[in-house]
Amino acid sequence: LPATPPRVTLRDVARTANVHPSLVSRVLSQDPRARVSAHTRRRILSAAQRLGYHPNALARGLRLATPRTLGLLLPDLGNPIYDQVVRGAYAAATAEGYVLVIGSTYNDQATELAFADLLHQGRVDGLIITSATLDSTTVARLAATALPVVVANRQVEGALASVIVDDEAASSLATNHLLDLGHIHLAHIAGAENAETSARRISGFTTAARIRAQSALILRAGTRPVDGYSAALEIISAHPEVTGIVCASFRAAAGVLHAAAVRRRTVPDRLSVVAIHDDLLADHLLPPLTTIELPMRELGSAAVQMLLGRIAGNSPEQRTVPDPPRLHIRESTAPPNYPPLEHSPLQSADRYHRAST
Amino acid sequence: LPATPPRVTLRDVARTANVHPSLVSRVLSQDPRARVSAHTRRRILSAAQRLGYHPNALARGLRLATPRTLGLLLPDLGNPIYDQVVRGAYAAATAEGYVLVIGSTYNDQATELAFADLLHQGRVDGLIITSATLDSTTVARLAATALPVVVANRQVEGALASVIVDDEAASSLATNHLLDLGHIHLAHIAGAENAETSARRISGFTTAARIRAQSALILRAGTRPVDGYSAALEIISAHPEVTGIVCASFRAAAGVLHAAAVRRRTVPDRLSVVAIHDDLLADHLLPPLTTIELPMRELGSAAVQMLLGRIAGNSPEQRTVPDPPRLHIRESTAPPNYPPLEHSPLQSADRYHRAST
DNA sequence: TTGTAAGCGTTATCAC
DNA sequence: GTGATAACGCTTACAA
Repeated sequence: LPATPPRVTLRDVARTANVHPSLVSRVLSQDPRARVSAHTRRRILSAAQRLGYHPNALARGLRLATPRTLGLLLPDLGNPIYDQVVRGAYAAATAEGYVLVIGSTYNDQATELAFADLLHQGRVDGLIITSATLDSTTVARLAATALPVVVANRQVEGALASVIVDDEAASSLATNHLLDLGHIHLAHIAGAENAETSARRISGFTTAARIRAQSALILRAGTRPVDGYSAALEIISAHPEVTGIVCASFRAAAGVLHAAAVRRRTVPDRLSVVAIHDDLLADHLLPPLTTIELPMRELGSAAVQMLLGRIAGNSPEQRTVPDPPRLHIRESTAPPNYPPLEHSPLQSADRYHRAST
Repeated sequence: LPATPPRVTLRDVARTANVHPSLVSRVLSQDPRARVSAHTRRRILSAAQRLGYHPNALARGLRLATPRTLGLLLPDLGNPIYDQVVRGAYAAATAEGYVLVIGSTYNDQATELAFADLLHQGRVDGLIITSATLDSTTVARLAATALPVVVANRQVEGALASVIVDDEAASSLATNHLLDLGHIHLAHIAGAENAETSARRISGFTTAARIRAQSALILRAGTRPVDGYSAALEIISAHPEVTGIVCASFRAAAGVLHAAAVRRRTVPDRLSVVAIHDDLLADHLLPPLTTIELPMRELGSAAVQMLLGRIAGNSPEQRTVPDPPRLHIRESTAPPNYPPLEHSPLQSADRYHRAST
């Protein structure tokens, strides 16, 4: 017993409709130059319908020398921001008649290379690599192959196409928000060492802080909640003068709020926190978290556009998604030491209440 | 200028090595029955290496009538639990020499059907559909096709293979945890109406509550943080006697903690909360959230195993991943009304501190 | 308007 | 040991 029922092919349809396979192909692939009588066209379409015909993508891809498929490589699926990237990429790819397949690389070099094989094997027409931690030799090797590859979320000099969001502006926006509130001693909890986004966010923080802040501390931490937790504990202990924290990631920011609670630094009265990247959870943390929303969906669609351009033969370019970062003010940021002495969490709970009804 | 460099084919390698293409194929695909002289073998291998030959997956898939690829369809990538499923599935697929491609369907019927085409088009050997909200007509239609499909996270009667985790046991475990602490008025915040996991979790809650609880309330909410928030507000208002909540999802539970803070129902002193599904954030919510961890990684690998079985011709079966749910006790659960009168949030913060150092 | 034939890159089967 | 041939399912000049 075959597990899979025998495939219905073009020939089956042709036989049923009493025509030659090539005619079926022309009708079904909607060849505009095909002059086919209404009668045969109907016969063919109904035969295809009746038999449940589906063109074989492998055969078609082989013949046309393009599978009409794009690959999107994500570092991990545990970070909800990639959902947005996928949605944007999916919409753009589908609109152009491409199938989008997703792979998860776990920031693992071997896995990343395994996925590069998808390209060599002709399974996909091109690849979008969304890896903030892709090492530079791999990048160089990819650039050398001149394959249609777009690196998203990482700026690459030279021969490789890349597209990023304006992390620097996002970080500056966050920092200026704190400065506008009157904070003068700031800290930045940055992401992983090897992530290029970290560098750009550090740069945005530094640029904004240099002008108006009296002190600006930078901690290399990571993006897990526990990384934010540890970093915040350290800031609170070693740098009590800091009243405003710009956190490079949403998930780390939850750890910051936790650390603040443990150390009784009421947020926002005695410590303000703003995170880069928005999330549905932001409204429901304690207190609801002020965030910077980045155009991740647009990053996804822009990456697809660029990739299709590369496939069409355009030369590689470096782009930044034009949509600006957006500040969502919630309740984790306020002027420093406000209210001056009253800072019971209950009062803070009061504020959530007012805001939510 | 062609964007893609011309493909290196088997014939190119053969020409370079001065042998016939079929020989190259036998050598490179490691045909055990091939008797090839060490000399030619070396020539072939070095030619392939030098030219940077990669077999064309489309041609091979066409010839072998199998692309050796599995598809994994996820409802959305915004929920970190799917990361675990993907890891499990990826490891299992890779171990068997299959490529795993992921698609995100957004619980959208049209998109789901579009992905089913991957199968019809011969792009994949089989499909794992991880959709809690797949409607029953679609399920029936899939079952009718007898295609190699495994439904994960949804139990299906009849002709379709399916694999689930023990949601019912997870929910009972959560409920019994609250009952053991002495709670007698319980509520369950369930997921979406049409999600099958919701039904199983409700069942586990009901089963456990029936034996020892005095009242057991069930609210159909959803899995977004805001769903948990609204549901919890309602419970606190309309059912103040409830002291323990079993929340069907991690993200909704964050909303529950928020609602409790807004309404000054200190957690865990005056309200206990336990969520199904663990997450790195659980340690850093306020207070850290007691959770039930489900074997999602194993769900992914089991789904792949079953799918490969189906492809090999096994008849469809319904399985439950054997690994039991695990309770992670953190600080959102405690005996009811404990301590009896003292329930300031600051004291609660104290507890975090002790626990974290 | 429809049919013919060749070929995309592989591999299985046979012959030498 | 190695080479020749055919076929997987589809598309597309070109011929009829």
